[in-house]
Amino acid sequence: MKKKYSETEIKIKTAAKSLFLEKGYSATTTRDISKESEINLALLNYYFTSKKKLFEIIMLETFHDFISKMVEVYNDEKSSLEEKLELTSSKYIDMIIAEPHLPTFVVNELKNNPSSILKILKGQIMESKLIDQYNEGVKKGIYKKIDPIHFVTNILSLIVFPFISSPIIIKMKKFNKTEFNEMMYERKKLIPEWILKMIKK
Amino acid sequence: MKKKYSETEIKIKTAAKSLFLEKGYSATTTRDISKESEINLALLNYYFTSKKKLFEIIMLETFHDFISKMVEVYNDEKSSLEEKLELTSSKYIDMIIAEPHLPTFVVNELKNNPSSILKILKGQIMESKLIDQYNEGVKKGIYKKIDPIHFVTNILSLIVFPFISSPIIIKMKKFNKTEFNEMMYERKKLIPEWILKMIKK
DNA sequence: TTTTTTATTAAACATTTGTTTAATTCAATT
DNA sequence: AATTGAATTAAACAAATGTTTAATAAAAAA
Repeated sequence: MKKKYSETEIKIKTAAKSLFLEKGYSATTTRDISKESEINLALLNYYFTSKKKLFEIIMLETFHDFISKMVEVYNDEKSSLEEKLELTSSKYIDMIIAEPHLPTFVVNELKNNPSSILKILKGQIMESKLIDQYNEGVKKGIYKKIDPIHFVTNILSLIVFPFISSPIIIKMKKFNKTEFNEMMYERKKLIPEWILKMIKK
Repeated sequence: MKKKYSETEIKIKTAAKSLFLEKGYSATTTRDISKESEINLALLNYYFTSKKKLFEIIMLETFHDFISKMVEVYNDEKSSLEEKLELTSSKYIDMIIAEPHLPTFVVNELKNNPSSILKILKGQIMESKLIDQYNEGVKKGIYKKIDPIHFVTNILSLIVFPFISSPIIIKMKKFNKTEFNEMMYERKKLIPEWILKMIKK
């Protein structure tokens, strides 16, 4: 299933991903990509047929990485609910600090292209081990009985949204980027604690 | 300061706002706007000089609406912290349900144009009555001592992010749009409760 | 009414953009 | 060494796009 790409194809893909993430699909031109990757303009169409096709490949790969990281943790058999929260929080914050444009990119393409992207999402999240563990806690009477969709939504919200609104936060607190990242590192610990408080009776 | 717009100018602005919100700046063409507003193409430049200028006007107005609604509640002298949470939650959820493209639009333009937008944001949030009330609670020993930036970030996150990720939620839960909105109505009550649990000792 | 200013229009203009063509270089195979 | 196929290039093409022009219609002022 996985295709192996030639050196030139990788150069194109790398440059294109960087530009698409930063500026979005429409604002990125094929000439931008050819310049950034230092390949001839015609090679883009030679290897990837069209800008749209190239974009689709990159979008699917990126979204897949984004989701699978979550699914992996959520379905781990060994770890407790608490540990899953800590791992998710820590892994995602690191991931986004390494690639700060990721959230807005995903968000945008979700809006423009939901059907093609969302094929990747099956029942992997709402039928995960994490949800089982949550429902167990409800049965035991230690967690409040609320639709678990709120639970998973809250986790993602508290992790991802601060990145999306980082320009506002930076302005309000007169932060620089390093200080903002430190704030996010702080949240690695805080978010799991908060989530537990929210669900506990 | 406030300019009064002619009928044609309003037609242009209305159509342009709708399109910019839905498709973003780059993906919206001046011909799209002229068609949607049923005005001649040249009138766009006649009244607004350029697509960029028109966009800037709309962006500033939109962002101002978005922020001022929050600032207003946060600085109310009469209401308690709890009441402020309830009002914010309720007002924002209604606002975004009425204009679902608002969050992604703001988020995108924040990324592309932070300086010009953020002039609107002075100290109005971090020096608000809400923050005073929060700090009082800390002094009294009923709230945990954490940088209040986490507090305001969490409020916005829990309210806004679910809208941004609505395609994922809709897919995961096999929701239709009405059911999604019902979920958000549910959150009007839940979010203030959650936030209080998060800050309480 | 006549004149002047403003609003509106169709057409044109200059760039930009995605894509293709046809020629050339490079590498592998015979 | 000769041949074949793939990779790369510069140039061209057609369509789209933001903006301007020049002419006309409508409204306001004289």
